[in-house]
Amino acid sequence: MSADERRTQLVEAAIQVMCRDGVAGATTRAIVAEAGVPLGVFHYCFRSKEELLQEVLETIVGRGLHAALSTVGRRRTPRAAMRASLRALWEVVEKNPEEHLVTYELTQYALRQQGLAALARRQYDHYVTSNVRYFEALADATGVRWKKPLPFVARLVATQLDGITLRWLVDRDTEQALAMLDACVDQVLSLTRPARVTGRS
Amino acid sequence: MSADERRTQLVEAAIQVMCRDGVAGATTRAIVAEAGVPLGVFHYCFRSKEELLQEVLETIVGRGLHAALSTVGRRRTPRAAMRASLRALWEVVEKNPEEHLVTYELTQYALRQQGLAALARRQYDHYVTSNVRYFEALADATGVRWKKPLPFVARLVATQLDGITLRWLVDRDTEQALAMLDACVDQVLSLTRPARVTGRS
DNA sequence: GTCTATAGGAAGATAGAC
DNA sequence: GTCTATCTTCCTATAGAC
Repeated sequence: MSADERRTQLVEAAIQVMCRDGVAGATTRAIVAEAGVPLGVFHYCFRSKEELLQEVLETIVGRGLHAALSTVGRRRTPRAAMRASLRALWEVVEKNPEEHLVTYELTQYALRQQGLAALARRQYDHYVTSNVRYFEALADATGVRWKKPLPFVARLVATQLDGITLRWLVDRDTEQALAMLDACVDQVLSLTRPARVTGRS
Repeated sequence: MSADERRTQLVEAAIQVMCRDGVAGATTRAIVAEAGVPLGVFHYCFRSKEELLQEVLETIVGRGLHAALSTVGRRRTPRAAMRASLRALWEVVEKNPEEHLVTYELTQYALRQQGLAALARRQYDHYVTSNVRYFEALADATGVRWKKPLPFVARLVATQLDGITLRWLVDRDTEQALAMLDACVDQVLSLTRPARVTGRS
């Protein structure tokens, strides 16, 4: 097995351990045990544990594990489309609560480490750009126009999703989470003008 | 010095250490060093480190360190009043970034610990009830009426503040944070009807 | 109650045989 | 490269003198 495969294997194992036991529980020993490799392997794949954690963070960011809007469904109104997108996203959240909890833990870990704060920023910017793409697609599909800069709208939604997700991780109140998602839709729609013509481009 | 004073002394020291070095850095040694007491003191004040952490969490929750609305200023319109309240709250956040970061870390710590999840829930409920009281006062002062149940409005705002704060801790973009606070005001106002009579009760 | 000294274990990292 | 055995350090917790 190549050294590079080994690295990804350990990164995946680390993520699994983190989901189960938290970031604090992801010791080098727990990680290699999860991967089924001897302890010594760790240090000829990674210079240090911090190097592994950095790669874990990059992997999670790249994977877009966190809550960000993606595909626009084929719906009539912007409201129906965005509502459906948010519901789809929310299913992902509720299916992998641990993974999302890990994301929050890693963000905070990054904020505490000198030099990793930039990674946390990249992570959060990633959500915004994803949402920008989404809203461009939504405008394209439904013809809505924006009253505010798209990056601002995207940021608003990313931030709300962040808060809603964290809240849900605490109390697991799905009903309230869905209600807040709907409120988020209303808020975004209040920042739009109706389509100039009712057709699509 | 009484045993009870010692406990609070250590709890305060723990909070200070956590602000500086994070929850992970708050070892028993670091805490007693911060408090200026010998290591042995720790274990005749607390049965274990977990017992201390629990008291730290309760202290922070009770103190309402986290973002929740409080006093209603004397303003003409609901918009001006709520905007001022949010700005006041935001000043507190920006003055103590570390303390707020600690709050997030502790929440996640609690979510990982068997039996402490209830404390995290209490913590988050606390923000909602604070906001409920605030909005009651706001209605009282300005005469606005609510289209949605007050607990829902309160929860919405608590969740948004949570997201906005976390986002700001990552990128420290004050301008964007303030813009999102304003959007939050608009959202809340869209859930109100204007006052029946323009005077106050 | 108070504090020193130390136990006992787990952590990250390495040395060195193969 | 691979893995075992070990080093060093730091942790929580306790034992026991005062």
